[in-house]
Amino acid sequence: MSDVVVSSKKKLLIKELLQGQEYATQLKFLLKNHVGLGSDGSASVKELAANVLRSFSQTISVMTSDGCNFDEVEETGSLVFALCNDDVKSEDSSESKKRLLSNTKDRRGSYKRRKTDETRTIVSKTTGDIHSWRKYGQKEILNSQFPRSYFRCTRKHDQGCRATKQGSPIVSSERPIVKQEYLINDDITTTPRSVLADDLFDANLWSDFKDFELSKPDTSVYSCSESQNLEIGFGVFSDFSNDLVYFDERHLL
DNA sequence: GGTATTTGACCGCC
DNA sequence: GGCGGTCAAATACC
Repeated sequence: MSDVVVSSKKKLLIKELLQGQEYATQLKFLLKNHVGLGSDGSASVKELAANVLRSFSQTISVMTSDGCNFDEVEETGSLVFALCNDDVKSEDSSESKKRLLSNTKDRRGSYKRRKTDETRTIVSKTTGDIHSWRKYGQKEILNSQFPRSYFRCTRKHDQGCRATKQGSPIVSSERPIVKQEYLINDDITTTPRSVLADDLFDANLWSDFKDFELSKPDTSVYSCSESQNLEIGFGVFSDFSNDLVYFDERHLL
């Protein structure tokens, strides 16, 4: 595929996604304020929801028009193409399973790492806190759709950083609804408080966590005990069950 | 060569 | 014994 075509497709995809994001934001605002009649000239809930659906349908249509070209993934590194890249990963994963089935010996380390650094960017880039994270394990969790990844501070040994965190490195378009924060001091334990993710997203403290959190749909748990005298833990949960909004196209069109 | 990732093995808890 | 968390060997990447 030529660079020109790839570039125009990419622009179209980004445009559609940005538009969809904008519609979703407006829709969220309308839902939050129970406004939806559009009498003031603004788009109605129905219209916005239909626009959101149209944007994503358009995006999917472009993406599937001639399949996912893996070369595009490496060139762009965009989220949309990263979704295609996950297909590559799953292929690798199935390949790994095949290898495992064909050889019962210890096959640790026998893998093909993805050429792009999508995964590395997500899991080990230095975060807003002072830590950079290194993945040390991944596990299929029972009754969970996604595997859980385990991360720890890269300076675990040389600087005594014992921080760890968990999460599933699966791309999700949704954002977490509720976070719970735990603060544990020597003899002071605060009650977990629930806050809207939006409130936290503005804080620098959570800026990088947001990037990580957006990347997986189920559960993340951060824990940190770097100091002998102070122990701080973060428990973070993405739970859509309390705030699910269903869209049924039949009711919108 | 150093560092990061993958993944089967191992271990502790319930 | 099952499950989740961690270890560590093998390998990829820079």
